[in-house]
Amino acid sequence: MLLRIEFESDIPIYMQIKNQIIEGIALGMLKEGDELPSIRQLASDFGINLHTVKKAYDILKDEGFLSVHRRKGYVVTKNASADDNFIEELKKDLQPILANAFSRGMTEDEILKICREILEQFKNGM
Amino acid sequence: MLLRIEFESDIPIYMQIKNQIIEGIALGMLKEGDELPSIRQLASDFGINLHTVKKAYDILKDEGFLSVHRRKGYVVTKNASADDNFIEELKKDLQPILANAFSRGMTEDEILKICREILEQFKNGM
DNA sequence: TATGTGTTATATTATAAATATAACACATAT
DNA sequence: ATATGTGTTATATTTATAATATAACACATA
Repeated sequence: MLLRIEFESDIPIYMQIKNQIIEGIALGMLKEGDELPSIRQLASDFGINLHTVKKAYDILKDEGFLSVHRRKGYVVTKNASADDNFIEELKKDLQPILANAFSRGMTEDEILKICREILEQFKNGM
Repeated sequence: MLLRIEFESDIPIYMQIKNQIIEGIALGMLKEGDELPSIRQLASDFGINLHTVKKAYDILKDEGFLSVHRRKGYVVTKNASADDNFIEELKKDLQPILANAFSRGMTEDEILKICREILEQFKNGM
C-alpha cells in the first residue's frame, strides 16, 4: 500500500491519508485482515506527527473501515455499510460537484462517463 | 434565489454560499444576467461579515460564474468552461467519494443511479 | 451631491490542523 | 522477568484558515 502526501495541497494531511486508504480498499489493494503501517512508522516515513496519522486511522475506525488490535495495530475490517445515513451524506457530497460540472456545460452523459471510469477501476481492482 | 446557511456545519460559510450559487445556476434558478444580492445585503441578511460573502463571490468570479459591475454588483455570467484542467479536478473530487460508496458495498449501478437522480434535477431545472 | 455598489487595508478573534513531549497500557517475543 | 513495539491518553504549543470588525476609498448614477 503506497501512500503519497501532497504538503502543498489544500486538503488536510489526515484527510489525504484517510481518502487514500479508502481508495486502497476500493481498488482491492487493501483487503480484509491487512495490517496497516503503525502510526509511528507512517508518521516517521512522511516526517509528520503521530497524531496526524492517528486522526486519520481513528476516523476510519469509527466509520468501520479499520479495527485495532493491541499487537497487530490497525487492520482492515470492512464493517462500513451504505446505510440511509451514508446515502444522505453521499448525495450531499455529490450535489455541489455535479452541479459545478453541469453548470460548466458538461452533459449528463459526459459526467456519468467519468463516474463510470472511476468505478470501473474499482471493479477491476486496478 | 434562496440561500440557507448551516452554522453548525463543518463546511465553511463561504463554501456553502459558493456551492449553493453554483447549484442555483445548475438548477436554472439563476440565469445569465441575474443580479445577486449585494455583499453587504447578503451579509446583513445572515448576520455574517461582508468579507465572508465577498470571498465566496470572488471565487465564483475567478471561476467564471460571476462578473462584477460597478453599479449592479455581482451578476451571473456563464464563462466557466469544462476544460482539461477542470476535468482533472473533477476526477480528483469524485475519486474519494465514489471509493467510499464502493467500499461500503454499493454497486456501480446503485451509485450511478444516485448521480443520475442529481443530474436529472439539473436537466429538469427543478 | 448623496447613495449604493464593490475594493482595499489592517487588525483581531475563533477554530481547525498539525506538532511536540511525555507517560501509560497491553501483548508477546526473548 | 524484561524489552520491544503496538495503540492510548493528556497537555501544551504552533501554524494555518475562517470569520469578524472597522474604516476609508473608488466609481457610477439617480
